[in-house]
Amino acid sequence: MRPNRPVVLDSFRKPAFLKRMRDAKPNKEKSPKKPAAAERPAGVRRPDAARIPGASVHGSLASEIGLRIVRGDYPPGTILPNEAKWSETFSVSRSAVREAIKMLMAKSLLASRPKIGSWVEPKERWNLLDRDVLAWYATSPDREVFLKTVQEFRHIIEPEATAFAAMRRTGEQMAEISQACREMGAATSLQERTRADTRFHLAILRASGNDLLVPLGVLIESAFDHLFAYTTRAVDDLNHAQKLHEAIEKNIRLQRPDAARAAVRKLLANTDHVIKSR
Amino acid sequence: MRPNRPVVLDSFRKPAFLKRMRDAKPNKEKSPKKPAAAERPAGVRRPDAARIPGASVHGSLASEIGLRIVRGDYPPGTILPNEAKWSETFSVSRSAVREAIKMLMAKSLLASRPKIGSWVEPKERWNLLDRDVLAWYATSPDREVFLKTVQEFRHIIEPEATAFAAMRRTGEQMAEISQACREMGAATSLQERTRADTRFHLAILRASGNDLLVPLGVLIESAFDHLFAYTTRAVDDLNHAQKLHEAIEKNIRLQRPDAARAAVRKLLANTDHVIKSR
DNA sequence: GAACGCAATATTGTCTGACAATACACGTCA
DNA sequence: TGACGTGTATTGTCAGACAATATTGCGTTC
Repeated sequence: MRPNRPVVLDSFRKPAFLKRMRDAKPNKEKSPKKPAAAERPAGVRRPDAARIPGASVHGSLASEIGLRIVRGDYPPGTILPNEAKWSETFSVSRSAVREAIKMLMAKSLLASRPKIGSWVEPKERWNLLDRDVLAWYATSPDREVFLKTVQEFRHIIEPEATAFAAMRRTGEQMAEISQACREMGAATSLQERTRADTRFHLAILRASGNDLLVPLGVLIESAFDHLFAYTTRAVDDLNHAQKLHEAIEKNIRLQRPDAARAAVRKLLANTDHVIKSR
Repeated sequence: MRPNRPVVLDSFRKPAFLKRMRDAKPNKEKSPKKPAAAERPAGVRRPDAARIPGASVHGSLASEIGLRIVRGDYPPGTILPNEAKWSETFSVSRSAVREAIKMLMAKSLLASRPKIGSWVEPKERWNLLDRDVLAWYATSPDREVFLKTVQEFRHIIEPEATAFAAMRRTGEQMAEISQACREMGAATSLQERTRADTRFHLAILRASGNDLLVPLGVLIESAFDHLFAYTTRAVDDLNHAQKLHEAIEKNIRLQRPDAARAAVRKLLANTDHVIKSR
């Protein structure tokens, strides 16, 4: 009764022969992690896995599995343990596992087929610019390299974005930028300052008038998180940086694209220097 | 017996008061879509919703809902119909709905809380650089604007990425680039040519040595999809473009960053021109 | 002995039904 | 009028079952 199966034009990406690592535990040995949990008292649930209290089960699961993948426990091409296995490992229902896996599939970390299982997609498919993936990615290799990569990316993006902002910002967008800049100067704690700093750069991205630049804000947030956590800054450093920010604000306000671009380049060079002398 | 609930430090993002559109149908009226489906004969399932044969139910659902959101049927802040409603609307189980919603949550299109429901996140949170979101986004506004935005983005990214590639490409990466370039020249159909073209640009991104540039390949793919679909190109156009590509390939091969960057700028200018005279 | 076809099988996909956790909404009471 | 407790709607989680599917290995045939 079903109509003829239409021919799929696009050539199917066959999973080919994927490495079998089905029951292989992740590289690190975690044997003593589940001590005498067998026959745990009834009523006590979920003895394993970091259960963050405020978070949902599937959310935590997705983080756990996602982190493992990005960290390299399951290299691309590897077939993951099946859903039942995860379910057992973490003492959660299969539904929760499936929802977690669906989230990772949405980020292109995984793909799956019936009878095959779920496998790790090649790294170039990963959506590294996703907020979560980026966070996982940021924790795994040495932060040094990560920060360098992000910073390099900022060099590519931000000068041009700022130039566009100088050309196209609306009054409202300008107000956001100016306010963030002012709040940076008025901040009394480094944390407060960093927050304002982040808002400043994000506001510029939004003002650039190119929708596709906005999602790159996660990179800036990530960079600042790490900068905040791993660098301490002297007072005159901060004063100098503040002046650089104000120069950017001014040039956007006066709608001078080239000057704005140059000002951002200066700021980034300054940031580079701070990182290097970390 | 549960330990005291730890204080959540990070200030909670309260959903505040979200617009209530729970039972509001999407803007477009679709009333006569479900004709006399009441009491459908047993065994016949899923009369509603585009059921793409090869795709999974949750996948199709995610596409359908995601498209509606990106298209603007449910503006940011809107609370979506609840899971039971979707389940009924599309005649699928709640599990399928939930998995679809989880996928959209992973792309930051949605967020949800018990008792509240799922609401559309503010647009600046959307992960527009996600392959699916981008595809949905590409269909909704007039393509003109979309293509312009993507093209502008390419102007920001590709020259710098190519310069980096010229500095850091490995031999293997160079081989990929060269091969794609050759295949472009040898292509016998426009489709084949476009595929090789895409591969060429993606290979350059990979060769840039910056992991964060790689996911931007989806933009290039998207741009080429649309260029392929909406422009026809004359033969000497193609010859000219081929020479521009070969210039890029050569400069990467000879490791001349500045020349490579300039060559890419030329190619992009040419593409701009093709688009304008579309 | 090799090639082909077919069935067994393992895994994801989907459905159903139930209960828990939660936070808004309302009515009650001081 | 305001504070407080209760009702209730919605997502979150669980459990168990069956369907769909593609690989794997076996058997059959040439």
